[in-house]
Amino acid sequence: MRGVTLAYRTHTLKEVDKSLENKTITICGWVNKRRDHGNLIFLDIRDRYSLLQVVVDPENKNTFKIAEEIRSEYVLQITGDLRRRPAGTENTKISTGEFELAASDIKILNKSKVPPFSISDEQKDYDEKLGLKYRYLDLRRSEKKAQLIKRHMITNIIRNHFVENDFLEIETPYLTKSTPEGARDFLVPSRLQPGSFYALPQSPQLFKQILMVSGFDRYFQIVRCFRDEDLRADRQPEFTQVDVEMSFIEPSDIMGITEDLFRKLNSKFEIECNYPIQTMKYDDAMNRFGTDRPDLRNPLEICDFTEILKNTQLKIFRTVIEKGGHIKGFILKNSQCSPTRPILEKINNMAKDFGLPGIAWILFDGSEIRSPIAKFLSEDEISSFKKTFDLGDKDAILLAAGKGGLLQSLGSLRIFLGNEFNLVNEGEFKYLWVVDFPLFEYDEKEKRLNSVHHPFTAPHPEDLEKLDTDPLSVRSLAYDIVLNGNELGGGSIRINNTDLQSKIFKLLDISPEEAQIKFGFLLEALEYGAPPHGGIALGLDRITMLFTGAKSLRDVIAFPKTQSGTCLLTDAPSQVDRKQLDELSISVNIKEEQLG
RNA sequence: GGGGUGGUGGUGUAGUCGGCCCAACACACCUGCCUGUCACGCAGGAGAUCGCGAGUUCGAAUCUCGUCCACCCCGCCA
Repeated sequence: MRGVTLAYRTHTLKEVDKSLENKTITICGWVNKRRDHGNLIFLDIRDRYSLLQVVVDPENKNTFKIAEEIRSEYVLQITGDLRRRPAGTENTKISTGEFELAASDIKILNKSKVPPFSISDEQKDYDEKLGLKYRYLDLRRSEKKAQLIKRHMITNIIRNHFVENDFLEIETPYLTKSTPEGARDFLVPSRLQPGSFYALPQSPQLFKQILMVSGFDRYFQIVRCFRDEDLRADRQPEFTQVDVEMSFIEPSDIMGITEDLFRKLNSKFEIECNYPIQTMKYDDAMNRFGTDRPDLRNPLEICDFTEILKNTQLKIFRTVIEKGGHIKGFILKNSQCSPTRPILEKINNMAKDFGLPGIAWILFDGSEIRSPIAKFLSEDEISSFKKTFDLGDKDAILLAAGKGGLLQSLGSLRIFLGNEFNLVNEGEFKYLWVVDFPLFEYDEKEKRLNSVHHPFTAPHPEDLEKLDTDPLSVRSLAYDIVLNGNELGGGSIRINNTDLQSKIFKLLDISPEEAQIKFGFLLEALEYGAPPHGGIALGLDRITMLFTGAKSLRDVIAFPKTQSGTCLLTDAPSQVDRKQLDELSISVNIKEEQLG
């Protein structure tokens, strides 16, 4: 079974158990810690799998002499007898804690400089800059190591899941054609075609559709994608996507196969979640939660107070209502948040950061009403509030007035309130499908329609007539999967009919010539018997982040980029030789002094 | 492009409304002692001019301006 050389070691630390007791073994690993008792030295040896305590006795003179020179992170090969530890000296914190290796021979395979930060300690906090520069040391730490191992397990489950369901893994090019829709492309200059550029794919979208035309009715790929946009904690310029496409399907097929996958992942990692996954219309998500990716663990929902306040004496509210705006906000039940005046004032201050003019609040304090707008509230209004929302003592209402953007702002406030009042159970997983997205959105700057998903997304069949009359109300056959407020992935049924595709391009103000230049190859493919098809793309990094509880994508990527897109380990990106540029017919358009 | 937080021996932090600081504490490091530790213990030692640059001041880690780096967020991005 172990088809590997035993020249260096007979066993890894994973294999240390009763079966090796009193046997002579040879192990290899790094010095996690040395404890020198003068006449007895302990070495904690670390390999990929575990830790094992090695004891060096002074009777063994040569070995003891070597052990005295040993320092942290030296790489050792140790031979000795694996024995049970003396009663009372077992260490329950490590998997090998019942045993220790009595060293008879130690060979220093390599020395190590003193590491810039501690690898063994529970020194949790250290400058992330250092960890990124010395990434190889950072990855020795148990936490980071565990995260990468978990990523591997997740990837493996995903691959098996699709393979078991008859999907074919097919690779698509990295050097491909720039498609300036959506995100900014990373460009790669062509040497053989001076002045022309490849682009790194933002996703294999067009290729996977073409594979459907080729008849590979179930395709998947675990594939790197590239987007040249600004970074965030959950956004890296290169990231891994689980790319899936199927023929002869409806949304429920792809949603089903995706749900099955997450069911497997949750079961593997023993995390409870809400099956079957609830489905919510985009409009409902926006109205109830102010976002298209609501965190359902947060119990707060946006309430509409416009009707109750339609005759309000408060001028600023009335003006907004008269202009067609709304008064919306939240009910804070004392049972879940215990709102108090200072907290309500703090919320009011925070609200401004979320683009709200401010938050008015009403606190029910016994039979009294405490509120900055108390004198504008009528008895009727107050009793309507109480009746409609079943309000009791110490409950509070948050109100905000606005028109466009009100819901999004309240969505941000909802997340803040969830954190502030600890309303979110971090250990819980709540999935959600968001469906019935609008097909288009209006681009205020460009004064034209844009695709919400991408231009190949099929319109909802019930809304086809509205394409001509009211395109903004047309829904699409797109779906997003959301977990705890994070978008894990999204997909759609694609258009497989050239006429409809042309019509969509027209609505998007993409001329036939332009469409031909950009996507001509796909459009032509669609004319050769394209089956009905659709798919989904899932963010592997984000999935791993949520399953490991990592706070940043950097924690689940072996070699990530900083927020300014650099790699502190390799110092990429960097300048290149003049000669390289010349070969590519590239001249750099920045001043010499800026080049340093 | 914008807003915010941080940068002090190798590491993590304290000091930051100017003088008590040529900077404190813990860990790591080095030396010595120690036969059952596992966050080993004890004694001793070395190590930073406070991200960088300029300015204000009798005096700057501390104030001002600029700049660099990392992180969080908006814009941007599925």
